[in-house]
Amino acid sequence: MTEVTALHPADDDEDPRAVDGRVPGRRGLATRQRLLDCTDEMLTATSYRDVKVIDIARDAGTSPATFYQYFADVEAAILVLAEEMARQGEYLTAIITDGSWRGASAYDTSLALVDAFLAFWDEHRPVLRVMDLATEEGDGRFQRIRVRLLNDITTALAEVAREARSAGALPKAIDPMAQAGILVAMLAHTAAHVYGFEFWGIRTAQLRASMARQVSWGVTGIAPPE
Amino acid sequence: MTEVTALHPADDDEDPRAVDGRVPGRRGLATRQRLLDCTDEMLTATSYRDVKVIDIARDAGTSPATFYQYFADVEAAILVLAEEMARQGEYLTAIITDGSWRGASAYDTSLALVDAFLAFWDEHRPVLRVMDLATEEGDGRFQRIRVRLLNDITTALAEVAREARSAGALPKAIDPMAQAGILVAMLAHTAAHVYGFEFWGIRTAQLRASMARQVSWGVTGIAPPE
DNA sequence: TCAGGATCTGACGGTGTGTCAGATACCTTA
DNA sequence: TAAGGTATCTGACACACCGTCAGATCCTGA
Repeated sequence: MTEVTALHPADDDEDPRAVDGRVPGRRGLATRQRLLDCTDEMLTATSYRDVKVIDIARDAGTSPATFYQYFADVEAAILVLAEEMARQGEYLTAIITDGSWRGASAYDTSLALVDAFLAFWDEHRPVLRVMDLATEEGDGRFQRIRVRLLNDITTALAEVAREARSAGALPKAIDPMAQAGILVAMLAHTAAHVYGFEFWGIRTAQLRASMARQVSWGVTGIAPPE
Repeated sequence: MTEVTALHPADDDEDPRAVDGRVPGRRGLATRQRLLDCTDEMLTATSYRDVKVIDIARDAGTSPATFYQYFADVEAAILVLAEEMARQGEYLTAIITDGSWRGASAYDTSLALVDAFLAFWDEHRPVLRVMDLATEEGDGRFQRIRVRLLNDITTALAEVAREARSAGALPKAIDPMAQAGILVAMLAHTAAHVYGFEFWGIRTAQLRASMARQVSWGVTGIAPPE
């Protein structure tokens, strides 16, 4: 009963219906949420391949049968986590649309975007990597979520690039969406592997600067001040 | 570019020893290889999470017990596939070191690198995505392979950037390794998701051009000719 | 308090795992 | 070419997880 307000702007497109089509009540939703939380924990603690329904259920203090009351399988639960995550990622787009891309401030806006990516990935790493894998494996459900998360960002970035192209700062031959797409790819993949980079002697601060530089140049066509 | 040069220098560091420590003979190696091939097929056909030892064994016309004679688990088999893949990826580095990065040819070299990445990912997609996931999950064995594959590429690219920095074309504050790292991340992630991009209306030809442009500028500091 | 729906779970048949000990195939060597 | 030894394979098994159902338990409104 704690927070009911901010959670329900688009909650109705969710379908927390139980597996038999019935809509759960208060108690059911609580159990469902507990299962989701435990799934998230499980995913953080163990490898995706080793996440078992029985473990989730035990952690949630319930039985596997109950899990199947709410989710068809482990993927279905992760899918819900991913949807929640995608919703939380909407603010990344705002950084692009609200920020200034004129002159020297483009680099600052890029930096802000980079930082937001790093923070977002840091928080949602386990779910994000499953989303990526499932998408690559052709799972349409996860692909749709991935698009929902990255599409707005890419489009917003592409809009900046399109303006730069109109102004002659970027070549006419460049496709703004492709340009934005590869930049987002860079941000996503680097953010996903910062730990690996760090482990390998490359400081995150350096990555941050390099990424912001590439993004800034990529969408404005103008090299940032040194 | 049909590089066959460095395919078999370190073949003996493999250890196709059976699980009990014995080195298999002709027949054993053939079985082992058959299991590896079937693992690869399985990985291509089904999702990583659903690859089962029993299926691999059935496909290979043998029994699960035989599989365990050669591999501790499914991961161990995929690991061998990944090692083989990493070895085949060495030629990517050659493209960087053998190509010219002076003037307009930098863009052409970048294009060649991009094409090589796209082709390589296209060929090894299933193994690559498992490698990525496992690395992110902290699996040191896969991480080591990932480094072996990408380290040389990154270092080679960083060397180009270092020279550009010495020449004053790149800011002193830029760390060449970080710079190269994020570019490789961009190449890897975009190559991994070309299908997604394409499905979403972004043509690969456009991605190719954008990537080459970013790489070229990123390591030389000079915008490619339009 | 109690009826009736919501929620949970024990129990079960099915599939996959991982490990033996013993069976089978292969290759000497005499 | 047949015996003997080794390399290789596999049936059988104990265990773990899956996914389903019928029935038990819990909760709520009247």
